[in-house]
Amino acid sequence: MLDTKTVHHPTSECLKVTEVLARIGDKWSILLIARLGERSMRFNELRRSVEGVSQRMLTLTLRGLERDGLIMRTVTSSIPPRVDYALTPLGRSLLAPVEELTKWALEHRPTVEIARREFDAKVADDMDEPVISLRRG
Amino acid sequence: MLDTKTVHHPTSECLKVTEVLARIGDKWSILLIARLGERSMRFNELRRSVEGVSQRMLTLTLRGLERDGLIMRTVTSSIPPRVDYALTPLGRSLLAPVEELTKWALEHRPTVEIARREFDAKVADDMDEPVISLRRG
DNA sequence: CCGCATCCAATTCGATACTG
DNA sequence: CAGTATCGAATTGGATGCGG
Repeated sequence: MLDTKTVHHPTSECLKVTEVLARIGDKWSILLIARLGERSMRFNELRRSVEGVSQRMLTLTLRGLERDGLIMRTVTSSIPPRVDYALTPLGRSLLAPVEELTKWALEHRPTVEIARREFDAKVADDMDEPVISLRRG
Repeated sequence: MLDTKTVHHPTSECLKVTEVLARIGDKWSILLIARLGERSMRFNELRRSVEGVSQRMLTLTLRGLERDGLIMRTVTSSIPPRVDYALTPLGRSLLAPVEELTKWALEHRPTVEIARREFDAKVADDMDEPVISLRRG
């Protein structure tokens, strides 16, 4: 019998996770998914709601999410034209795991902040030390 | 009373998640965390186990994870030198939410694949259609 | 209103060479 | 063994202008 206590994830599995993270790990995807998790929105509405996103990146990110079946794009050919974006069931199913990550982030961020500052302080400190250090080889 | 059924995540919260994702959402972090979740490892051992990672990126990624307090670096000044990397408790606490995401990835990846192919086929299809389309303005 | 195309700056990353 | 340093290629992202 093999040890089944610790879950071993072969590289092949991790690569799939990596791929998912590559999709949602960019600067805007999570923001958009979160917003669309509340309600479907139009392009510029979404743009105003996210703040800081350029038109280009909004378009690109939405295309990517649409391509992976996470969001749905509905065009209404009126004048002016109207385009609505909404989460698909697949996209909605992603909300749960993302929520877990959100909780982790909110809970542990202060700790990360501290670790970061300590690390930076330590690095800066090491810079001060003289290069020659040890007598006796 | 406000509607408390749907969880609203203000942008400020999402930005924190985004920050976490920026840390673990790169090409190698998850792979490394997964490997170190099994057992602590030395630099080149880690390098061989991950496959495809360059020395440069391994160093950079490990530094980043160390800076955020997710992994611990232990130097043994022997000849040849020995450096071990291991998850910190904080890093280990990240294993659970990542596991959720892993499950999602493994479960829904086929669906994503299909969506992707359909999308690409559809886009290629639209390219074929004539540009002039509607009479009557 | 929605979004694509182009140009350009900044960042990222692999390859390579060198150090303690 | 475990890195650092440097360089060029590739990717990314903002700004701007045009088109349906």
